[in-house]
Amino acid sequence: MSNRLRYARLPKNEAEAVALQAELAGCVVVADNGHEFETVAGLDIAYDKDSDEAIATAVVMRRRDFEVLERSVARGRSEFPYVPGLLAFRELPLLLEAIGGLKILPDVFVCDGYGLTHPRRFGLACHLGVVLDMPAIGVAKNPPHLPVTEPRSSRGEWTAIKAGEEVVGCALRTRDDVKPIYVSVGHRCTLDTARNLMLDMAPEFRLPEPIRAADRLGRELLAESRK
DNA sequence: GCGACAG
DNA sequence: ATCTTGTCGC
Repeated sequence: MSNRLRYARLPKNEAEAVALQAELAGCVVVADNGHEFETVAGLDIAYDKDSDEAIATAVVMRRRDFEVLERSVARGRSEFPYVPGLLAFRELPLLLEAIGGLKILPDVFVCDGYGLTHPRRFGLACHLGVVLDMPAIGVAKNPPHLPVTEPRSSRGEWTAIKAGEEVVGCALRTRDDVKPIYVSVGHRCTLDTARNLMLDMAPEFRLPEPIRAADRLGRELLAESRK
């Protein structure tokens, strides 16, 4: 795992970051072996308002019953600012650290943010997946600036999001009458697999359980360390 | 034509 | 991401 962590290059400026995305975007694989994802890791980063501390969390969960198998945490600070389109450079280093602390390697990672639903088709989930060469899915809470047709109001309804002729993700309704989530392929899976998995893992709330678990853990630790 | 884009 | 009270609904 440690050699893979070293693979995450840190660009010095935005131009370098964009060039790196363009270079790595060609590595994304949109294919999988069907429904064999049995363990899923949710990833997230929580930031402290004033102290610039950040906490990355990785929660490995069984797909079947959502039982948490392992949790890992990494604390640090993000050097890279938040720039739309370059989120990965801000969050990836700390996420990789948290993942490096896992003993159980999950079958797939779920990221907070875009995969192929990205201006250059290389969002956080793609970056993570390609760097680790592992399946990854992107789940965003906000839509991209692309024409998105609102899915019908009942759970399970979805609409494809296209950039030109290319399908780069979907809007997926996980709860009746609640705004959809935006699912896209990160690496080594298909959009159908990603969409079905995320719907299955969000039986009760808008966001899939792995994301909720990672989110909650980060918040708890942040509140705890702030006392 | 330009800018808007996750967290 | 983060700042926050009440409020509506099951």
